Amino acid sequence: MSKEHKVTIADIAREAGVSAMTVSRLLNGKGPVAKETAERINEIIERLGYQPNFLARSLSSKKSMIIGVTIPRIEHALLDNYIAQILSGVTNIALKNNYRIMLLPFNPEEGDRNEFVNWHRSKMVDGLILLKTLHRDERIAALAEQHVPFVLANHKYYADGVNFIDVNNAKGIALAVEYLVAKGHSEIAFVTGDLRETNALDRLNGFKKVMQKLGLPLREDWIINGQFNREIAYRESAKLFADKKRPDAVVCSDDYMAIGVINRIKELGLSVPDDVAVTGFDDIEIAGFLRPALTTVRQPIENIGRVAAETLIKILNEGIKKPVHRLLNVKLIPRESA
Amino acid sequence: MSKEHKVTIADIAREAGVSAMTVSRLLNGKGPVAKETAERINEIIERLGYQPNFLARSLSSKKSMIIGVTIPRIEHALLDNYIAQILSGVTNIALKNNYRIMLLPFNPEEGDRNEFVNWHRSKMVDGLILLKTLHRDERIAALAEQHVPFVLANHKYYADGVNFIDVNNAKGIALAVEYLVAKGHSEIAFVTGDLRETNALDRLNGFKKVMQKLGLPLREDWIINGQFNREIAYRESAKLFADKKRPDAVVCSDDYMAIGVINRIKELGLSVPDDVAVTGFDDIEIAGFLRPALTTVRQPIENIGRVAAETLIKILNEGIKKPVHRLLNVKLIPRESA
DNA sequence: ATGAAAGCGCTAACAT
DNA sequence: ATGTTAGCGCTTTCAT
Repeated sequence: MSKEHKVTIADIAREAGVSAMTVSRLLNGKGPVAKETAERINEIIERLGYQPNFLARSLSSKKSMIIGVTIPRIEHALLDNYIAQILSGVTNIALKNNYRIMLLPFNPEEGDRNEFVNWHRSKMVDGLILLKTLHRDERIAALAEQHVPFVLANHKYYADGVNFIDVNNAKGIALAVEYLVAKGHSEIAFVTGDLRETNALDRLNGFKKVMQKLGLPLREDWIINGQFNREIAYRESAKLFADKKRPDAVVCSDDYMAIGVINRIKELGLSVPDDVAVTGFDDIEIAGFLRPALTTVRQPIENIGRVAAETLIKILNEGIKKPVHRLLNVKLIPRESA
Repeated sequence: MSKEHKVTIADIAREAGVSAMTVSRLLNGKGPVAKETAERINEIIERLGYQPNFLARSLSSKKSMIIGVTIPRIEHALLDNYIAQILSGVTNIALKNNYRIMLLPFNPEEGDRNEFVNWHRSKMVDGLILLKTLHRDERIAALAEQHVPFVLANHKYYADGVNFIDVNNAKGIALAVEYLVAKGHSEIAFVTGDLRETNALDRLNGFKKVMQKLGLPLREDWIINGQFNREIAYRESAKLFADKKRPDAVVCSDDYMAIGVINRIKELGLSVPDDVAVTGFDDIEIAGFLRPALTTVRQPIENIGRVAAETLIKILNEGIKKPVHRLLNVKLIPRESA
């Protein structure tokens, strides 16, 4: 904690009258070091304020102890509560296991087939957690082919060498619809997310399936695309109320869109939930504090991040065994909006 | 894009019949390379799918091209819209300048004096952007002493070798109070943030000052501490309405706390803004969509991140000149809550 | 315009 | 319990 400039392992070794290896062993807890030697070295490390060079260590050991997390390269990606929560879960687990997180912005719509692989090839990261990737992204296939350790978060993708953590989306939507039906609703509209994401697709398919199962009418013009975007949902939902005959309930594929739809309904002078009931999906942090408080399907978003990180770290430590495909559970949270 | 395993610069050089240096020059655009040689090398790089080893490059060149961003080590740090927005701004600028972002979780309350310095000493990062640090953190002083390139975001700290980007907090609060007064309010309460953060302090002092300037009564029991936390603000604000004599307006030090206060007021059967007007600070993404929509002081949060990143990168490229102390502007956004 | 030599600071592998 | 050797893959510096 004194010397102004770079103290290396060699300096410590010289000062302690041992070889660099002994210092290295002590530092990494690998191999035996005599207690007295250890104490002497530790004292010197402390005194000189030695800090191991992470780059040299990683280059030599071939492990960077960094996990890369993809985030969509849009202005406000991190403002998305959903992305932030997953990131939060990933960060917590990574930290506990001595990994650091590197943010890797990417364009979900396009990119070189080897873009993801190259992050690993360049030794920048030991493994990857992929967020917000779209259905059939070739970059994911490339990762699997090249045996790069990676885990998809919230992206269902059954294939060799692909690990994913997701939730049971279809069940979540079924819970919402069944709840509405129990409350006496039958004219139910649906707002989809970005259908290039598998969970948006799963929710839509889940909706169709449960409606059929319950023998309820499925009107194509009552299925609108909200792109997982509050403002788009606000805009598009106008269509649902243009006719005299309007739905008495709207199931939304996420909470932000539910907020947009609710604002639209209020603006039309209708009441939520009396005239139209609205459900969301996610249970974002603010959901319970909105007025009306949002009835929604809670998915354990942060936990998806945690499990994804745990899975990746396990793969990093023990190698890839059989692919991990995990679906976490969802739960209906009844509040005021439905 | 074919070979399964690590292609190095030596492989490319051999294949092209040149030395590694020529390949390196081409890769980094430093020094001259004959056009024909360049084409040949490029073709081989493409064919073999060569990807430079970031660790080796950084070790050798002594630059990691990574910017570290501190985030508080709490479960939900990233869910904080404010942190997320700054991070978003930082990420955008970093990306444009070929820097990557590493997340560095830390405990704002305590830590080794050299904790921040060591991230730099270990060569993990070229420079730091500090978020959510508390007033008088010794780790910041250590950074300045050791000449580590760093910038504080939203933390006012006038000292040698300390750069910061912040907003004019006192002015923001003055705008809110003056607006309320113009609307006929005079019984004004205040909710502070975490007073260990300089911007919470600045807002509180700004409040006291403007109240005095306007000749309004300053009641100590109408200044409550909400810790920048919605639930705490909700809980603590009960005190404001316990007496018969209650404030007719509440100025809050951030939007989350304003949400908490509004919910409290509604719960007491009072109306916002008719019985009690409420203002926030920040203008978080959801502010305009709340009901009542939040009247608040907008600070250019994402821009703070951008400017902080630009400043840091400039320091990284050109060395540290005189300290950068920038205060960005704020603006009142009148909506429904006041 | 290109190359050779010498590291950057560390650890793996193999001694002793 | 400790040391020696040989890299990891690149760039810097100095030649040619």
